[in-house]
Order: sequence, then C-alpha cells, then structure tokens
Amino acid sequence: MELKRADKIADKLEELVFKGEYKDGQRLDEIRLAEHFSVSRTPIREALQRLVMSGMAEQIPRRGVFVRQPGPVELIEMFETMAELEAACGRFAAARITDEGLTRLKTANDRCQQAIDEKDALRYYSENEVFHQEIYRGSANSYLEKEALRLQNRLKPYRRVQLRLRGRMKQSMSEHVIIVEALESGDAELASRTLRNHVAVQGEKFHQLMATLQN
Amino acid sequence: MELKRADKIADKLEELVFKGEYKDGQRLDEIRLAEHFSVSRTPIREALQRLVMSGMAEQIPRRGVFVRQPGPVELIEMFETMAELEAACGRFAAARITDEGLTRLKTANDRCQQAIDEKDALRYYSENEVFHQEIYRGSANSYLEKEALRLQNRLKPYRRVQLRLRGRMKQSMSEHVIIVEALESGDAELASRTLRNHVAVQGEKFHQLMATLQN
DNA sequence: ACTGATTATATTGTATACAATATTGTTGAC
DNA sequence: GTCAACAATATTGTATACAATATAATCAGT
Repeated sequence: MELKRADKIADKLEELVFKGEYKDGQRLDEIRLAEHFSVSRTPIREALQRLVMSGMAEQIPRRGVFVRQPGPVELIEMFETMAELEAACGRFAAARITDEGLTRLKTANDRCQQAIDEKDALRYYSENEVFHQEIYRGSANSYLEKEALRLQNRLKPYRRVQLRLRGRMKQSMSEHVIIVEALESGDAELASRTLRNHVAVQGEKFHQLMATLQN
Repeated sequence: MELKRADKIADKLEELVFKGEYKDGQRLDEIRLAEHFSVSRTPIREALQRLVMSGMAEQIPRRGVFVRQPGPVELIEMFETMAELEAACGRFAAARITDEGLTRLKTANDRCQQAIDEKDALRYYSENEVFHQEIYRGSANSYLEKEALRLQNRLKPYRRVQLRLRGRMKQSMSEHVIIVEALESGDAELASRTLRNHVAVQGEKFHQLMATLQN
C-alpha cells in the first residue's frame, strides 16, 4: 500500500456511496468523517473532491458537499452512453483485436457459460464484467478503454439487479456468442449493433431497474 | 465570482497547460506555484488534484505532480473517441432534437457560413464549436452531452490547427449541411456516420496534426 | 405571537506548522 | 576513481490554527 490516506478514504467513501449507505442529498460532514476515519479534515477534503469530480457528489461553495445518487433519468442516460461506448469499442475491436485478445475474450465467455451452468449469478456478474473489459481492450484505444472502464465501474451497482431477471443470463449469453463471432469475422457493424442492444436498458430491463430505485 | 481561490487557480493552471506553457513531464512545484499565485499550498494542492483528475497531469505519490501533455498516440485516441461520442449524439439527436434545437442548430450553421464568407478562421472555429454543442444538446441525453463537452474542451487546443488546412473550412461546411439535413429528416444512420467522419482525424488532417506536435 | 434584524454558532476555505518520505550531497572504504 | 552508506536537505502529506461566510438563534418591535 503506497497510497496515501486520502486515497484509501476516497475508495472507502466511494464504496459507501455505491452501496447506498448515504442517501441522496445527504451532506458529507467533514468533521464527522474526520472523526470517523480518525484523520484530520485535510485528507477528508481531498477525498471529497474526488467524489465530486467523479460525479458521485455535488459541491456547493461554502455549504459543503452532498451525495448525489443518480435519479432514474440520469441512470437511463448513463446506460445509454455506456451502450454507445461499448458499441464504439466493438466497432474498433472488430478491426483491431489481436489473436491473444480474441483468445482472452473466448476464455472470458467460457467462464460466463460455466457460471450459468452452475447457476451462479454472482459469478456470471463478475465474469461478464471481464468479458466486456476484453472488448474495451480489443478496441486498441486506451483512452476509450479507460472511459469505458470508468463508466462501467460507475454503473456497477445498477447492473447487478438486471441479473435477477428470469432468463436474462441465457439471453445475455447468446448475445455474447454473436458478439464474439462478429469480432472474429471482423464484422464491425454487427459487433457494434449487437453490443449496443446488449447493453441498452430496454423493455423489461427498464422496469426492473426502475423498481430497484424505489428504495 | 463566488468561486473559491482554488477553482480560479485550477482554471488558470489548466489554461497554462493547454497553452503549452509547461512542457511534458515538468513538475508542478507546489511552493513555487503558491508563491506565484500568492496563496498557500492548500488551494494549490486542490487545483493540482483537479488537473490530475482531468488527465492533464499525473501524480506520483510522495514525488509530486507532473504535467502530462498527450502524445501523438493518445491524441489520435482522443479524437477517435470524440468522433464516436459525436456519432452517438447524432444518432440520438436524429430522433430527439426539438424544433427549437433544429432552429438553434441552423442558426449556428449559418454563422459558420458567415465566418467562411468573411474568411474569419478564428470565428469559424468558435461558431463551429457552438454547432457541435447544439448536436450534443440535441441528443437529449445530458450525461452524454456533458461527456462530449468535456472531451471537446480537452481537444480544443488541437482542433485549432486543423483550420489552417487549405479548403478545410469549405469541406467542413458541406459536411455540416449533410448533418443538418440528416437530423431534420431523422436519418440517424446518416447523421451518425457523417459526424464520425467529420470529426475523425484522417488523411491530411492527420499529418497536419502530427506536424504541430513537433514543438 | 410573528417578523425582521442582529448576534452567536457552526462550517467551509485558507494558512501555517509539523511529520514522513524521497532526493541529493558528502564521506569513507575498496 | 567508483560505489555504497549515511547524513543533510527538500518536498510531499497531514494536522492544526485561523479567517471568511453561511446558518441558527435570540431579541426587539409591531
């Protein structure tokens, strides 16, 4: 651990906000947090700045920083953007992915299948993440890859719920197969289009997502 | 001005880095900057954090922060990503742009044409920015809009040079016309494709960009 | 009793002091 | 003369003290 305390605190705070420990609009009291983490206000303030920059909190000058849980509209917008980013990754990857990348992609996909066979939703959730990350990587555009990873991470807590959808995992897998084939054959359009629809929140997925936001 | 000093300093620093006042790899000395801006290290550190978060500088723990000017590869990657973001905006805008939005878009485009008529490259540069921002807005996805604005701003200093290309402004305009028509007729594919190619750095634009990086 | 102004309090923003760690310079051994 | 170890120095990271401002609480006047 060569990180400074502020970084560890920021990670912890992000996790807490992710988990929904803090409600929307709640003020993040510097002094309370400082006491809670047994540090001074300085590293707390640095951590809060990070939260603000990443969009998880809002800062009102001379008032403080307040957690900003995304509402339904913003969530839909973020998923829509994610779908477009993934579509872009797929478009590039179709032309650029290496043999090694394809191998890794297939391996990741196999593990997704295993998770389904074992009816292990949690594992599918994490293997699926790897699968998508391999596509980002396959785009051979590290800037785009970084942006995709950033948004993927931000949406993490909300993607989780989609797996509860009955039969969603199987449909997801069949889409994976099409994506792999498209990338293998270099069909940029197909890869792009399939990924966009794969990630997009539509139909039943939409209602499921909305339902989980009532909390 | 209800901003705090740290914000103003951050803006100033961003501008300086943009303008190339600091060379790649140069260390941003907290104490020197504090003296230069006549403030203490605290707001300087906050400003530096902002630079790091926005990717304009890199922080090495217990070593300091160093400016990170994008190299040729990263620039290309960023332009590629920008093209995809704009393509996405165009795709959505084709279906969602309002009549008012279309009007604003056409107005912006008219001003681009005026700038060309007056051979005012600098004005074309700024009016063109507005034109694209109207497309972001037309996507009716404020998250995507924000991301597009962020990258547009980051690439600002590098887009400038493209206008020097002989005949580029005219070609750019004719592409604008196609984009406007596509959005008006709701042709998502055409709008998306045209925007992607409009923004992408290819052919002569690529060499021009590379040439300006030798400094 | 209610509203407005004024004071008191709390909280953010900034400056400074201190601690921890990396870098540099010096000294000594080989 | 070179390299290694150690001391000296400089710089980042953290804590605390102080200043500025917003919120609350109190009090006067109607």
